[in-house]
Amino acid sequence: MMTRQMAEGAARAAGRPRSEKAEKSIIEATLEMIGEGIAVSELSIEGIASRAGVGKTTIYRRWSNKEDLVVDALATLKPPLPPLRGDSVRDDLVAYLTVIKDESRHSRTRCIMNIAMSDSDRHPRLAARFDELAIQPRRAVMAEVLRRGIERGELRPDLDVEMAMAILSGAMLWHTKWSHRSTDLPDDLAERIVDEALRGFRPR
Amino acid sequence: MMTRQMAEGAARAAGRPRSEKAEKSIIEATLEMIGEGIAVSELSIEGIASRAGVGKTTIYRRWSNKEDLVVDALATLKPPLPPLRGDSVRDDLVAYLTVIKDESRHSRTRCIMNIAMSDSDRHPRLAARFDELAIQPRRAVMAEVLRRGIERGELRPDLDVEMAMAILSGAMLWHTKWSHRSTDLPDDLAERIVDEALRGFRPR
DNA sequence: TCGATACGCAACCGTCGCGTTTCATAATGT
DNA sequence: ACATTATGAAACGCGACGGTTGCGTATCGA
Repeated sequence: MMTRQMAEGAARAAGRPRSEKAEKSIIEATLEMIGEGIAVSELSIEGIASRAGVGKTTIYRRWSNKEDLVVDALATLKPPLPPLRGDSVRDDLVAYLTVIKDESRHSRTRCIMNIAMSDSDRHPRLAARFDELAIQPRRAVMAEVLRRGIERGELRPDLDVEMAMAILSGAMLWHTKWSHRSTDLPDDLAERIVDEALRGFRPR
Repeated sequence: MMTRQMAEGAARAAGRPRSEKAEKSIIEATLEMIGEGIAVSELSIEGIASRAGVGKTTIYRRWSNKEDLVVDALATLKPPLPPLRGDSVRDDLVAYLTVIKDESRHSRTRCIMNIAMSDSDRHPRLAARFDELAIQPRRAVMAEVLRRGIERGELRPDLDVEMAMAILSGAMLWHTKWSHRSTDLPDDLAERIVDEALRGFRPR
């Protein structure tokens, strides 16, 4: 990865070892603050150190700047992908979008999304990392579901998989982003999106 | 509006009047900086004053804080709505989404979108203003197009207009947000989105 | 002409964060 | 024990910024 400061697995083994606990609390504090809606540019090393209960020195010994720290923090996120092995494309898609919807209720997820979408221009490394960790795996899962549906004959053979993904994910994104003005998302939102979209995806 | 400092239309009429030009350059400088990707929290009054070629005093005389200034700056944006009087729902929707797509190439629009989407939690007044100025009018136009299509029989009578808008706008949002990784959007993107979506919107 | 107000500019103080250094202390290998 | 390295705390100089004040000038109505 090369974002960390030296002393990764290397030889040196003299003196007091670095505290694993300190490292954990630093990362956790960073994620917490991001999850509270603090933008990357507003994150302060001092604030992180204070919340993590460590000295600034301990942070600077590991990361040379804020972005490196945030990149490593994001790297610890392993977004759990929903297991989808339903009996139909519809079930899989509903399950998938339901996970997305539920996640959007957690502020941590929402704020991380914000960072991914807004700070992407200013922090390309960060955006790339997020894309690699969170976006691509999910794209792959969804594409697989759709491709399976085509093979099974549930979906049109000429369906544009990329466009279908854009429609499904986009519709959910639209709701989580815009209609999240005070009001909660309806319970059956995933079903409604999928049913409306599938109408055009199925064979004639 | 009440965000401005006194002396709006009120009686007082002694002494040198406030410079309209200064006001313009302040607002313009603010919009420029926002358009360059500077987040609201990163905007500095000093930076705005410097770019606008005015003294800080001139800003503080008009707005008591940063958010008030940004709110007024956003208020000057009158996003030109595309004239849609096409002969079909498809034409209208393609025209509409094409405008959205083209706008997403201008950094000012993209950055303003970022602010609307990310800073909405932290600056509710700002988000509300943006919603009122940019989102709602466009929602209304699109809803009208779809409703007209239903009346004409081009679309299913039972079509969920809100959901249809989410699918169409969401698909475009998805592309402008995620696939804008270095690569440009295809010229026929609007057509492809509309054609794919309409497949499920038309009467059986 | 005169009073009032606005202007740009510069200086000011207080705050905050950065990145560094120093310090006494804690934890490890030999 | 001893050398070595890490730790949290505190303080440092530095620069950016907020918000205020004063200065000399410009522009208005009366």
